[in-house]
Amino acid sequence: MTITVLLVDDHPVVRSGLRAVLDAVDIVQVIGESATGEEAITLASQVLPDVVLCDLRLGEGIDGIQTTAALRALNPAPAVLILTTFDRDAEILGAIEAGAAGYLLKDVAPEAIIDGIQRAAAGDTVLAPELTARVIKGMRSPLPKLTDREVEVLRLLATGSTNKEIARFLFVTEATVKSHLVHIFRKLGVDSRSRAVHLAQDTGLI
Amino acid sequence: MTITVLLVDDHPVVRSGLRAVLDAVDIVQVIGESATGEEAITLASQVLPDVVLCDLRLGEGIDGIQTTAALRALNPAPAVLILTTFDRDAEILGAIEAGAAGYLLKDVAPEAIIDGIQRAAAGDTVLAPELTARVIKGMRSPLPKLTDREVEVLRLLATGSTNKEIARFLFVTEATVKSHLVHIFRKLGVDSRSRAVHLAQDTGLI
DNA sequence: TGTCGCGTCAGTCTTTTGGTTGATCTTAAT
DNA sequence: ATTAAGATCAACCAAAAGACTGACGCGACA
Repeated sequence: MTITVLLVDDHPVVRSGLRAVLDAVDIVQVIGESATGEEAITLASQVLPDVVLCDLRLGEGIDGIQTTAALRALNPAPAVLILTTFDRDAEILGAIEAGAAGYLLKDVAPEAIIDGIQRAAAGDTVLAPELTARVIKGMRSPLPKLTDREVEVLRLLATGSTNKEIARFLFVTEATVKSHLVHIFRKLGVDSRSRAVHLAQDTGLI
Repeated sequence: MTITVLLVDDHPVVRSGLRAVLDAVDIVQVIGESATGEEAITLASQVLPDVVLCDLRLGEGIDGIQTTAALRALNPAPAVLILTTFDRDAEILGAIEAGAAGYLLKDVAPEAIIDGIQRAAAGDTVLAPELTARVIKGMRSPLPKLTDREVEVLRLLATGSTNKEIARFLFVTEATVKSHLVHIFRKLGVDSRSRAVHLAQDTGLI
């Protein structure tokens, strides 16, 4: 019984590579490729793959997390295995929450990918060893949720804007910006704009 | 007359993909693969490829720029074509300075890669259209060179450290740190630590 | 009908940051 | 031998940032 797989990655080269790797074994069969999340969703609803191998970053359109969520809403829902280069906490957790069966880093050996696909098809959770510790840590100390406004301020902060500039940009007073900052700092457990930005970038919060 | 190519990328999947893409045409022949820069240099000196297709980021060891420089020092020197996912100014310029024949983004079509290899083998310069404007801009307004010490301070700055912390870490007084910062700000044309960090990250300076 | 979170704002106070000027010392280049 | 550049430090000043306290309106939710 072969496992049918749909490949989703915006890089043609990576798709070719995955296809080459997967075509080399009998147990999996690649039944489709797509370059975007949107395309993947429509294609998956037609070809009904057992497993979708999906990049986390998909260029222009929707990202891997949104794609995962949409794929998991299909019936029958494919197992979604996220493939990515980087290991940002927030994104990992986001994909798991969206229903992904697990995660693989792109720099793993071909065998690990095959193995991951089999485990995902069997309904197991697949986590790259390098990531497991991080995921667990992320579970233990989840980043406090920032409000929309706070994230907005944080983003501006990350561009190096001063409070005055942020205030002008958001059409509020500097006092309001400072107020948001106090809340952001408290939630993130830091005491300066620089550290807030560093932490936010480090954890994939922005 | 076929063009011999050596692939350098730390991701097995990408190497497989490139190989699949290149094996599909007669004009190029892949005569080797390596996962690290060090390996690529020794391998290239043995198999003497016409073109080396090299990722900019190579995991643990030396990066694509250092690899390029070493490869160009060989005799006969292969043309080095840099393949990368991201488009950071400083790195692009660094690779060009190190003697790379040009740049390709990983999300291009297979044909563009084939084409790039042929042009590189012919001695042409190959720049992904998306990057040309950036490279020219980088040429026009080159980032002023920071001293080693200044880069060191900038890196600490990027972690969100205060002047006091940086001073402690570098075993100097806060006055010295401030002095370095003034120089950094002047060279980068900014007026705050946050903006300096943002610019540095944006341009790939750190 | 409270009350709770969110976004908005004000005032005060301390700390940090950034600008300026100038100085010493070392090392490298000319 | 002189110069130039880099790293180090000092003292002063103004601007920005951050800590604290308190307040108001609004919508959601129970």
